[in-house]
Amino acid sequence: MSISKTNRLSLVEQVVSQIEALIESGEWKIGNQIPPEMDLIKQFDVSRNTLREAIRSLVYAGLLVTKQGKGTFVRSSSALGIAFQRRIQQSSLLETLDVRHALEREGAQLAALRRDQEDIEKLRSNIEVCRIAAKAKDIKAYEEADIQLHKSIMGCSHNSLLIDLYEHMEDSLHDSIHQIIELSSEANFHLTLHCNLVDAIIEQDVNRASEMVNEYIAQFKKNLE
Amino acid sequence: MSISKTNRLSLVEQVVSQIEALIESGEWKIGNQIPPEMDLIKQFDVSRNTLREAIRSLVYAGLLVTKQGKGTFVRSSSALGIAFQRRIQQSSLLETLDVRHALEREGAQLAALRRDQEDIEKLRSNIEVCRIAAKAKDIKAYEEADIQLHKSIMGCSHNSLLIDLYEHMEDSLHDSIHQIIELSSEANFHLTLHCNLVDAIIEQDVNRASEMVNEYIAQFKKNLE
DNA sequence: ACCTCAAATTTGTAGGATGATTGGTTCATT
DNA sequence: AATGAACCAATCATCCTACAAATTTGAGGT
Repeated sequence: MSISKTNRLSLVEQVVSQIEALIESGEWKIGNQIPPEMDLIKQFDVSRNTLREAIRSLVYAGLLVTKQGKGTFVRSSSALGIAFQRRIQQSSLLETLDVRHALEREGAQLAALRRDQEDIEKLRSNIEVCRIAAKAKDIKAYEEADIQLHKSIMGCSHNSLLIDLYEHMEDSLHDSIHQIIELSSEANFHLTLHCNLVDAIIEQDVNRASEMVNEYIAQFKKNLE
Repeated sequence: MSISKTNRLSLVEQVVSQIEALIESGEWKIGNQIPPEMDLIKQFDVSRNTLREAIRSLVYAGLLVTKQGKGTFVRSSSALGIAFQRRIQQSSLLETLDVRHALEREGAQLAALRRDQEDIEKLRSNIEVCRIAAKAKDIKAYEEADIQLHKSIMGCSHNSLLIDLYEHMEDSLHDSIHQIIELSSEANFHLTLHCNLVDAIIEQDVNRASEMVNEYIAQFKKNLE
């Protein structure tokens, strides 16, 4: 008896893999429309059912999105991110905040260790946008700028897994930032904290970066009560 | 024009949701066989195509597994584990370790803050099993005991999201790499570190708990080189 | 130039037919 | 009775055609 424990892949699985590869390689770019079913049937040489089962799988995983009458589009290149996002939606804000603390602190510390010149410029640019929005008291703009800043910080870690997970917490981010901003008394403190955080990262002060994140998260928790 | 941005759910999505609910509620238990396609077609009152697309989606997500000629079985109740597994297989081990550090440190600190009497007993029991395995120089048993201890520590955080993430990541990590633990050395640095960590948690010493995790992960990274 | 409505495009759903794999059953042979 | 070969039933895998629903496109008339 041959020991080929792994059965051959089904056609659907093969098609799924090929589509994953197309997305992963960037040949199918995020946001773009993919060829219609009929074209893909010819391209992959499978039946419509087989192709649709493959597409459906990737839709459920969050990589694709279909719109009846319009077409199918690439939504994301990370199935993990979507799964994470779904799990978060079932959790309380407090639980999510713990996880966010874990990721943000790690990200800030790694950022302080690994940031390069390009990162520094981006951080400075991001924090400047925050300042301007704060001065103009444009809450919506500040919210957006703050999120961009946080993403940039995580980007400095140069860890794609960490970045991926963090970016899919965005819904939770919006909630918490929105709450903070409404208390205008704390908005200034909020901005100062972030300036300090960016400084710490630029100066490669790992401990201070960590402390700034701690304070920042603690402030959120306080507001949740 | 009405502003109902969310279109109605497709039949496939409805069936997927219903199956998810059946699995989540435990009505379909993990490992068990689910009814054959024909029965489900009648139960959900949809066509074979629709049902199969739903099943396929859940197979891809890792909740179900189909075996031609035998049937379809429940594999897991969470899509996160599979998503992690796939991602970790492509991503570098160092990146995964950063994320693990983030989760473990947060978990240890929260454990120190939130552990109750029941947790303490469980930790003591876990560490005792580690000691016995170390004394017997049974590496396999020690590795297993070590994993159990770590899961117990995360359990002390009483944060189900954090626990879920950690367990899924740990499972995927564990199949891809086995830690090199030196049980032979007299000092037995690994065990000592863990004893200290448990002590810190019991004594609610947050900072020491954090430091122990740092050392533990640093050691892990060093062993990989 | 603008509006209307029909046609084309694209995904969604239905149902039938056949192939492939597995598990069990029957039945003849030893 | 034990064994093994052939057959059959259950189940998933793939392919096919047909029609429905949503959207875009374009022709034709005002």
